[in-house]
Amino acid sequence: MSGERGGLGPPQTLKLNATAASVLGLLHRGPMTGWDVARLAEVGLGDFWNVTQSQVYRELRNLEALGLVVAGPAGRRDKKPYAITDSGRDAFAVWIRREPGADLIRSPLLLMVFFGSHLDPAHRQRFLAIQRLRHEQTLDEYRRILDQVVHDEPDLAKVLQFAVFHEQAVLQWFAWLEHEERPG
Amino acid sequence: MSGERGGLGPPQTLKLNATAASVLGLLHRGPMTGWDVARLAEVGLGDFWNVTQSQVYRELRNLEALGLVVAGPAGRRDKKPYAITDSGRDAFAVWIRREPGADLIRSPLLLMVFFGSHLDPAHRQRFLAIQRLRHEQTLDEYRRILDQVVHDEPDLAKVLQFAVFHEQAVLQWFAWLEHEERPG
DNA sequence: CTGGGCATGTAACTCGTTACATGATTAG
DNA sequence: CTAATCATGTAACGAGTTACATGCCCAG
Repeated sequence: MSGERGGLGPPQTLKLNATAASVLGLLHRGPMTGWDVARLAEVGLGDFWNVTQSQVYRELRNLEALGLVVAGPAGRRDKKPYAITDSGRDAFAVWIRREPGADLIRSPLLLMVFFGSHLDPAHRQRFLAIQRLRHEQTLDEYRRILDQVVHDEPDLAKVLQFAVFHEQAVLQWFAWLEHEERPG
Repeated sequence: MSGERGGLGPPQTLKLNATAASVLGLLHRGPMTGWDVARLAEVGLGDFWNVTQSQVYRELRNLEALGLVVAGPAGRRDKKPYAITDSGRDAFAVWIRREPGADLIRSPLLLMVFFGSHLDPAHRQRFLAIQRLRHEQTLDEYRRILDQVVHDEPDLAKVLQFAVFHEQAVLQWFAWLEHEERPG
């Protein structure tokens, strides 16, 4: 009864959360310090799976405790390079076979629109204009990066292509909104 | 030094988080129990600003402590209707004037695609097919609801229209992906 | 050799999720 | 009357965010 997972036997069913799994995934590229993992996560997953530095460090500590990564000898400062272990690779392989869950979107902008009647039109339109501009820039940015990586990193390119379609949809919506507000 | 916010003077700059603000926003429609707020949040904000029951209850407690809502007399069971106060209205009005921040998207699907090379093609395609189907259904659903509310609830309709554009973009991406995988 | 920014990591806090408890209401 | 489901709420946990500490490196 007590000690149902007391330490003996390989933990068959350890459940990795998605953030931990991402860290493991990135470590497939070779040993890295927490800082580097965080940076890679930011550029690669960027806007579709946000991971902060602190999370990375926490997960690395957890993963080490589980034996899924090992820390190499600390270099300058505390700089510890972590490397994925074989169990780590196994755990990741198991994780990535689960069917992916539903997307989570959290949009302050849509929240604002939903409560739009509580906001005077001037404010509303100003906010919309700002956001629209921002999304236009974001779209350009995605297109630029996509061009750069399209040949070398096909998986990243797929993600970026999603980003492009998504941003286009957002802009389409802005256009539609303006058309709506017009007639009066 | 001690007690920088010790209790005297109106808390000019109390910072409402977005979830608390949503609760206040919904309470503009009239007094409601936590359950009702949660239900409204789910149908209205639904997929673009997720709010769970527990959060609602917690925020209601906080808001009451701050004097932004008041609880009426408990009815059957613990059923407590909460009503927004004048300070509540003020706080909400202040909140909704802040410029909305960036969207947060957290997509297990894109995570999977990003790590796609670690997954065998069979799995990958199966997952994509499942998700695609799901998004097709979701789009239909949004269109249906949009039709229902388009006349009575313009703000909700705007949100739903966004949902439709978004889902269309997702489907566009799926189509593009298949086209990509094809040639070999 | 010093001051500012970058690299590296930890700690504390807030928020979101999951699990649970229990009274009402309805179907059979 | 009893079982199932719905309504209502609390508690505990896990994940995400913000704030901080401190060593390294380079420009002046």
